Order: sequence, then C-alpha cells, then structure tokens
Amino acid sequence: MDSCAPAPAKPGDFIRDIIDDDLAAGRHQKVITRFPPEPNGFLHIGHAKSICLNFGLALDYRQRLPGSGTRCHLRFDDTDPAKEDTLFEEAIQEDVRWLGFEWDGLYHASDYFQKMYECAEHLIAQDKAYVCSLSDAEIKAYRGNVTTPGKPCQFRQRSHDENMDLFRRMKAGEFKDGEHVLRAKIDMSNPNMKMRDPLLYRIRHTAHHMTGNTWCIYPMYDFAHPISDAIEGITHSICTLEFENNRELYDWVVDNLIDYARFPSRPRQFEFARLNLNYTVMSKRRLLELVEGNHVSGWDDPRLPTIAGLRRRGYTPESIRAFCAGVGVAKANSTVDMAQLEFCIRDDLNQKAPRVLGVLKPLKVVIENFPDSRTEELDASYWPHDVPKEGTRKVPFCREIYIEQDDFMLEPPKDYFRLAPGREVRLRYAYCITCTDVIKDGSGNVIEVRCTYDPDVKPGDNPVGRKVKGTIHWVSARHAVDAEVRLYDRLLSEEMPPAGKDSEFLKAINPHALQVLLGCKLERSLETASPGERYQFERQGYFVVDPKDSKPSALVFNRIVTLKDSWARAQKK
RNA sequence: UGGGGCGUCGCCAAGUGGUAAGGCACCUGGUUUUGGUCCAGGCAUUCCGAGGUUCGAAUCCUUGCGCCCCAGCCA
Repeated sequence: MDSCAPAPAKPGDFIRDIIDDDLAAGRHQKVITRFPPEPNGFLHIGHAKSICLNFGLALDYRQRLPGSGTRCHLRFDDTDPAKEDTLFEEAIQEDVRWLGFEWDGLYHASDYFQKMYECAEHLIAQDKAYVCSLSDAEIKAYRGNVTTPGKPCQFRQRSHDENMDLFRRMKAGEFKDGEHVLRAKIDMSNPNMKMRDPLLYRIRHTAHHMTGNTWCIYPMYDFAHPISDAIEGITHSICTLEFENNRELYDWVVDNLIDYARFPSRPRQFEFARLNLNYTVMSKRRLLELVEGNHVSGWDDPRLPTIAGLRRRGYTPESIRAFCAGVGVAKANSTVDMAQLEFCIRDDLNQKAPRVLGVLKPLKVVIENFPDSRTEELDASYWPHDVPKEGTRKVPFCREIYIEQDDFMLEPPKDYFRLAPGREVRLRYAYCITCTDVIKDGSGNVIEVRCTYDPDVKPGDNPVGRKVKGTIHWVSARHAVDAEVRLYDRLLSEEMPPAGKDSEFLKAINPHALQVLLGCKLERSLETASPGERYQFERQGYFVVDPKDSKPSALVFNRIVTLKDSWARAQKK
C-alpha cells in the first residue's frame, strides 16, 4: 500500500472473521496455521487454495501482529508408511515455493511418533483407550451403521494392565499386521460414527520413509493430527468439509491430552469447501490413475490440474494466486468454472508476455510483385499500444511468406475480413496484400496463394481512400524457424466426469486435449527463446517454451491458453 | 433412516433486521494495424419453497424441500 487512502473494504472470509474474533476476545495473541499434505502424491490446484489460505493468513496477520510469532508451518502428514515417499515430499516443497510461499518450519507428523505413543499410553492409563483384537470385518460389524448404533465388543472390558501389556507388545513387534488395534473408548452408540471407539493405532510392519524400522505401529490421522497441531502450537487448524464429522473426535483427543501433554495451544479445527473445477479431475485417486495408466505423460503433464502440470503448461504463480483469491473461501460445496482460471492467466500474461508472430498451420503466400532478391527488415513492437512497455525487434519480410490456413478462405462469409480471392488484408507490421490467384493440389486443396502488395502503402501506414479491416500474422518463409507446438486444451470434454466408482471418467477425456503440431513457422527472433519463456503469438494465444523438451535446435512450445476469440464464438452460432 | 453441514444471477461470492457488492461467463455499442486488451452499457423487484414476527426480512421464528459428508486397520 503506497496510498494514504483508507484501505478498501477487504473481502475477508469466515475464517478471517473467526480469527479476528479470537484476537479481539484475547483467545490468541498470534495466529499459527499449517499446511499438512500427505506425501503420497502431487499437489494440485485444490491444494493451492489451501496453501494460499494458510500461508496467506500467516502473511496477513504477521503484518497486523508484528513480533507476535504468527506463522505457517509445512507439515507432512506421514502416518501411513505404505503410501508415502520422500519423492513426493520434494515435489511438494518445490510446488509450495514456486507458488510463492515459504514455510516457517518444516515438520513431519512422524517427528511426534514418540510423543503420540506416550499419549496413547496415557489414554490407556486413564481407561480412555483399549486394545481391540477383533478382525477388521468384525470391527466393521460392531460399528453398526448410520441408522443402527454400534455395540461394544468383549475386548472393551480389558483391564488397564492387559491393555498396557498388549499395547507395549504391539509396539515391540510381537504381533502381525491386523492382529490388534488400539481404540479410543468413547461410545459405540454415538450418533456420530467417528465417535464409535475410533481406531488410534494399527500394526504395520512396513518401513517408514522417515523413521525407517523404528516403529511397527502407526497412529491414525484422527489421533496424529490434533496432537501434531497442539504440539506445534497451531491456533487455527484449517481443513476441508469432509472432516466436519471428525472435529468432535479432534476435540476429544485434545481435551483428553492437553493437561497431560502440556500443549502450547488449544487448537481449533475449521472447515472450508475444497475447490472443484469443471472439465478436469481433482481427486488423488483419479490423478493417480491417469498417471499410472499412462493416460498422460506424468504428474507434470500440462493437461493436468497439478501444480507441476500447470507450471509446465506455462501458468504463472501470480495467476494461480489471483485465481484462489477470486474464488474465495466459504462453506458451500461448489464447482468453479475453468473459464475463471483461464481468465486469470490471460489477465496476467496480457501485461507480461511479449508479442511475436508464429504461424501454426502454414499456408504459403507468394507476393508476385515483390522481388525475390529483396529482404526488408521491418520494425515490430513487442508490446501493443495499451501495454506500457518498450521494446522492438526487426522482422524480415520477403517475397514468400507463410500465413495461417484459417486466415484464408475461398468462399468467405460477408463478415470475414481476412484473405480471400480478390480481397485485401494487412500483414501485421508490414504491407497490405491482395489475393490475385490460388493454386490447388490434385484434390482441390489450396496449397498456395498468390498476392500482390501495394508498394505505395508503407508498413505502418494506412492506405488512402480505402479501409483495410483485417490484419493477419505472417512469417517470412526464408527466415522462419521451425518448431513443434503442442496445443493443449481442457482435459475433459464434459463439465463433470461420469460419476462411476471405477474408471468411468476416462471416457470423458478430451481426445483433443493435446494436439501436436510439427513444422510450425515462427519468426526469426524466437530462435534463441529459452525454456520457460512465455510469449503471445499474436491473434492466437499465449505459449511457453517447454521447460523439459525444448532444445535450441528443436524448439517446443506449449499453448498455455488461447486468446479470447469472438470471431470463433460468432461462427458457432 | 441417525448425526454433521450447505442452499443468494449460468459459475463463484459479499451480505449478520434498513430495502440484493464484486468477479467470471454472457449480450450491446465504442476504440483498435491482435476479431486480443481497454472503455461504456446491460445482465437477481428477489435470496430453495410455504407460512409467521416486524413499520421493514436474504438476514429472526415455524415448517417443508433439495444437495453434500460419515459405516477404511486412508487422509
């Protein structure tokens, strides 16, 4: 803020309202949040919403409460050794940083395994937990269902001593996976199914990527999460709506341990609606299926809504943050329109991406009255009049050029103002040309267009006495740089993937989500474009030099997003 | 069916008893050497429905309806 004008009424959201209230009531003097991914997959744009919320909260309140210790942790929720991996942890850290956030402390739930174990023994000592030796099928049966209360099993009566002995032997590795579990002793007939003596620990003879073989019993999420939060002094533990039922258990765990464990805070859980986007999939299961089933090239495939995918697609962190801010934080389940995300990247790149000329589907044009021996070097601005930036390059103009196939029509409709037999168009930054003839192949396809140019109208000038409505892009045939261009579009061709539990959604994959174009003709200046650089190919869209596959000798561009195209939209009607 | 949540424009979303913000999308028109950008205008007499309280209700009460979540030794 460099203005002394009163800050505009901040949008705010219900979480900030709660925090403001907590601060005003003196319940907290600082705010500590955390972003707690499980390292078993890549982050996607839904996580970005949570990241922006949690880290954003820390940033905002640190400003308001300087020196208070307000912060946001990154914590890996690594309580299930079978699914988690260091590989994912590295990718997650890279993604969080790329989005523009830095954590105040990196933690693992596994850092607290010893403490959690002690808490479990404490609960046993307090008769608040017991070792249950039912099979998983029996546990399920005893739990009842949403309309039928569960019922206690015989093991619920075990003595403290027996429970303690069994639990210690579980830890010592005396039992096989599944033989016993530790459960909270709460209420088997509680209307909230999460409270029907939930499992706290299970036996897993599996090496953990952080703790190795130190443990063969691992805490469940509902036990590990509140304890981790409380140990770290988290004040506001923000999660998604599906955990609303778990909040009662979260509170039970904290309340039953807070005096014993002397937690530095009494954290509270708050739930907000996770992000859903149409024309794509966001669930871990579906993303995993796409990757492992080789339906995409990997976690960073530009068709995916993963952070890595969006990054490779050419999205900017700023655009993703703007998107998250625009979407807001609330409690109603919702599905945001992909058009909103596309708007954000166009809006950002409009100011950031230099304009260049590139012909994707080339059609040769010969300008008959332009000498073959001549080359003109024309000035072309990198920026349109409305972007306040300086910079130009020279583009060579010759007798033979390429234009876009879509910019020529044999029998154009009246409102088509590009090139057609007898029609005149302006070549961007160059001359006006008139089509005098076309050359077709054996099957009647136009393979070359013959034109003449008006030497009296200098590049940059307007012809006198007539108006030339259309301007098209072009590239000098002799100077063009060949490139591969990957045209990306929405992952799915349907707004919502079929609901099926299985792989139904695969049928909704948009076959045109990736179209590879070879032999595209780009202007000479792009020869030295380097990986990660973004450009606007005028009249077509925003493109990025693929960070992985592009080589100086074999350029590869990814289409980030098309430009809005009111002509194409009008055509559909 | 028990419990927990949620229902404001096509999609998000403010609003917390004083007479429906904003963004996206869409539609009009203008500017334009990008059919881009930008600019101007339009876009909910009504807030899931029905009653009620009140001078006044999206906001309070009652009662329906709809949708989501919970029956993993996943998170």
